[in-house]
Amino acid sequence: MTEANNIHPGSVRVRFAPSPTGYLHVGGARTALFNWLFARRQHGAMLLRIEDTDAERNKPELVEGILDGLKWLGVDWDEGPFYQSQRTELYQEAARKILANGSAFLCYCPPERYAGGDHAEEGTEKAQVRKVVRCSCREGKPSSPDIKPAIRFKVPVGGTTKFFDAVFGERDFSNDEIEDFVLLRSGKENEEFGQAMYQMSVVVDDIDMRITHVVRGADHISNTPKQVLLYRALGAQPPVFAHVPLILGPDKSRLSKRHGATDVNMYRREGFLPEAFRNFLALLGWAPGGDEEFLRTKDLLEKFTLEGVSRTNGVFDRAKLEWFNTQYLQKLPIEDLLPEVETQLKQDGLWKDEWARGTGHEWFSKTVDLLRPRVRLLPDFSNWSRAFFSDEFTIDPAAKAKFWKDENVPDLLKKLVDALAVLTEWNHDACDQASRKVAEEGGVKAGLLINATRVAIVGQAVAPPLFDTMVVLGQERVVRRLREALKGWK
RNA sequence: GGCGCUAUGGUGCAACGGUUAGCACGCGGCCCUUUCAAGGCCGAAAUACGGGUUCGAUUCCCGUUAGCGCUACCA
Repeated sequence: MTEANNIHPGSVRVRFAPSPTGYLHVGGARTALFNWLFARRQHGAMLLRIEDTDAERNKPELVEGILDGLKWLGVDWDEGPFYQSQRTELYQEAARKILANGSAFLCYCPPERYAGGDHAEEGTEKAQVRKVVRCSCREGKPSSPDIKPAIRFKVPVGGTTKFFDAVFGERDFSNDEIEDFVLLRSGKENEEFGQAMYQMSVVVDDIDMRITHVVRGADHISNTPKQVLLYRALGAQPPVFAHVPLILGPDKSRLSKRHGATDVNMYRREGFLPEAFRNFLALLGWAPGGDEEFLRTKDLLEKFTLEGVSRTNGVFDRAKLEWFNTQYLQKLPIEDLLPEVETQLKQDGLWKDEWARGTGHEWFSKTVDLLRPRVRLLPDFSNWSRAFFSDEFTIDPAAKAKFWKDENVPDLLKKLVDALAVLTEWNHDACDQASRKVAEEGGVKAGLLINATRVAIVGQAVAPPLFDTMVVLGQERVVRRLREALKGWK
């Protein structure tokens, strides 16, 4: 056991705290997953908190999508969701307490005075602008006493602030690099103060919710010393932090829309299996130490540790995600896959209730099992596999061009349908023998007939082995489809 | 600009002072074969650079370079 695991033995509490200013992106999803794995592994509690203190940017309608994405991933929570927008009194109270004990001050500076960094005008002396980290209000000398004040934290002069990070180790930041950050915005109209700022609300909530481990993106490393200062000012013990590396696009810049899908729900819609997506996500920035790749939820729960988390940012590799999906499509116990396929078929209007139980279910199971080695994404079941579930399918022109070009095809198919129609037994070997006999008598290679037949009965050049396909489709449908194909021949 | 974090094949991870630097994705080839997948086998491909420390550095230290992050009355 490591320090991180020992600090709060048996009472781990973590939280995932998304801000509803966008979708649940893959980075957030992975942070949520790591929190969840850690909580479950430690038999602790997972909380969900919506950080919506910025009324301007906040889009409440996005919350539902975030929750859906988490549920799809299999990430559940024990408490919440809590909304920061409903907890403002708590933050105000804490801010007053800090003000009262001298760790904060009223700042009357106009907001522009502090604007700097990347947000400053290009070409201006940014560095100089940034120097304004300690204003005169700090000493009780308001620079513009006519405007409403904000509450700023009074960062100590000199010295350092330390914290322990389960991923990055002991960290130590110089206080002189930390600006006097805002705790409470200045009030509008008749309110005394406005909404709490991020640092304030997170710390107050994390204390109030008794969070023991803060697992979040590495972009918060630089915020951490500010928060540690706040814990101290509020007389609370800081939690263990665990910063997880960021996810980058193929060009190594931060993953964004221009790299393609970043919304988790987009992957759901594309037809990825949640467990495949989860396995892929877990292995981006974390590894169990061995060579394993294929880790089901049970394995992840057994092996996950914060110490195993990497410190380097990782590139989101879609090809590998797709590989995981095909692996799960093939290896998942069939009964775990069936519901996913059912949902997909229902969505595309191809589902029949008779497949839910009895012999219908057996057929469905067998068919999905036959199809799954060739499926990459769930919608493939209703796209190229459509003919297995519906009589309404079209014959792919490319398949036709490729496998019906030989002039002997119509004649061969005619002989085949006659032979198949009279079979008294309908199984793999019977179909096999009948077909090979027709090919042999026609003086052509079996492959020619087989490929041509496949196109006729499923409309695609790509499908499972023909005789297995025939069995699953049944004699009546195979014969009918062959006759229909011949009827339309020209 | 300041501060911080990071640095193993194209990508994700192993090796946590001593290995012919391992695995997986992707890529190339071969096998299998009834299309397409899957599967099996083989192959190309890496310790960013420069200094130390050490009998010995991928591993520890320093510098350089590069990437990323933070630098808001955003979160």
